[in-house]
Amino acid sequence: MIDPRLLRDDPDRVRAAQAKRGLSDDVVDVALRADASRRSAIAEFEEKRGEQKRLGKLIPRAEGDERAELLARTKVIAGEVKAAESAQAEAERAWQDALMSIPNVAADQAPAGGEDDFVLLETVGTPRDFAAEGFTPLDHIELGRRLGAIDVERGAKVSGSRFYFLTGVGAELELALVNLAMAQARESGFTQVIAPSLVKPRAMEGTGFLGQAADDVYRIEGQDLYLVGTSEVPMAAYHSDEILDGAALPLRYAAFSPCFRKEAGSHGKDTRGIIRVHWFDKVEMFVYTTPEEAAAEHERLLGWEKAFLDKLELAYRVIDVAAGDLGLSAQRKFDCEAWIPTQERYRELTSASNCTEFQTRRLDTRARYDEGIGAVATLNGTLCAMTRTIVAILETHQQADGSVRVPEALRPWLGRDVLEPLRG
RNA sequence: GGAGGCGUCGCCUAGUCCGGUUUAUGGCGCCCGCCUGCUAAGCGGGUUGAGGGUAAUCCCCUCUCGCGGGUUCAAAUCCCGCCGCCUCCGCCA
Repeated sequence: MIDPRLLRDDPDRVRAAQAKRGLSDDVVDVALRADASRRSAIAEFEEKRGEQKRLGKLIPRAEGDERAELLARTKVIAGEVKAAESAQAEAERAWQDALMSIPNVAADQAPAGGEDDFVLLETVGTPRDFAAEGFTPLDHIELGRRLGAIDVERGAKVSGSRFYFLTGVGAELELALVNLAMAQARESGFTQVIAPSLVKPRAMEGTGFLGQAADDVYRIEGQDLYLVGTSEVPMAAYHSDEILDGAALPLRYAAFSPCFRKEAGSHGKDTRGIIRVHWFDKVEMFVYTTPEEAAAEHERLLGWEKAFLDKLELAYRVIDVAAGDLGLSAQRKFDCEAWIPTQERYRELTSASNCTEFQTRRLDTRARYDEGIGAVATLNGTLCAMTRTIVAILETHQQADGSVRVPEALRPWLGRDVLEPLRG
């Protein structure tokens, strides 16, 4: 939720922000009107209610005719109060709805436009030249099959398309990645968390996933529960309805959870392999900090993501995502995209978002500072999304004989230097 | 899943049976001040959060006793539903 004061004081800024995302600014006027009628409804209710309370206090001491007359008057007022109260509730709801539908105001630095209007910030490492090395790289599906690491056929048999089993070294690889990610997180001062992946509507709504992204969210039939698409959701709701100690900020969490995505609207895209799946596991960094520190923390999150990709010896680039592709909550977003050899292009592996106060305002998380109670910003960034990371590692570090070299940093966790194909 | 108990402003707690003089009691902690070689003790005051009015951190008002309804002129208090916690039983990784 955007700052209501910003909307009231500088609506043109919000209109401009809508335009930058390629959205209509009608909601701005709707919200402003709703705010005005909400405030007059509040004034009306409070006036009636005040009168009711004043007269009500006289009743216990009144007697006879005076008492009867008071009762008659307050009875009328009670009805008016009730009407005014429901009018106020309705106005409040309209105002909330309008406000909730407005996405976070994109950062000035965020490029305008849609998915293709990103700005390339940096390219790290050089994609491997397999032609120069004299062999044609295998894709992760074939590598996964030969290594006995990924079983997409049985994934489809058991769960349907876009599911998989990680087996043998595949399973070991995921666990090693989790450990490597969690070790880095711990060293960087994060608290490790295993987060629930089923959440109540409040958490989903508060993180902005029930807006335009709702089609991508699994809902448990017959229950008011959703499967999360990222542990950003439980972690943002973790401190909901709390007033944090401002001096204790930043609070940094590294949360492991499975992630579930319907992938509605991506029919035909990445149908093979495990690039795009309905479920994967992920270690996500999630930070609560002050609004003033948020931008600097965003850079730090990006730094930790890059450090992790560096450890895996992957070639990647960093992009500044355009406003129209930010999602509801983010004010700015950096994606790290790793080079996938058989696709001959960069694919998103990690993503760091600065959601400023957007989520905490929806989830009612604040902090007590020296100056008083104030807003808290949240940020999230992928440390390691298992499936795509496995794809990048297998394809990037494959060798001519079908084996895969294990990046140095991963060896202690995996207990081997090379992944060998199964015989036969 | 069954039975019972409980949910009050950071923590503990009074009030709930018998609705109104409660601006929700008191203690602890915390903050400010006084006193005091220093500290402690003592004394005085303050201390839930949100929203509205307003130029305003002054002030005034409204809401807030787990949440949501209802009864009533009036609800922490009565009624209904829900949620959470605890105890016992059942089931179970």
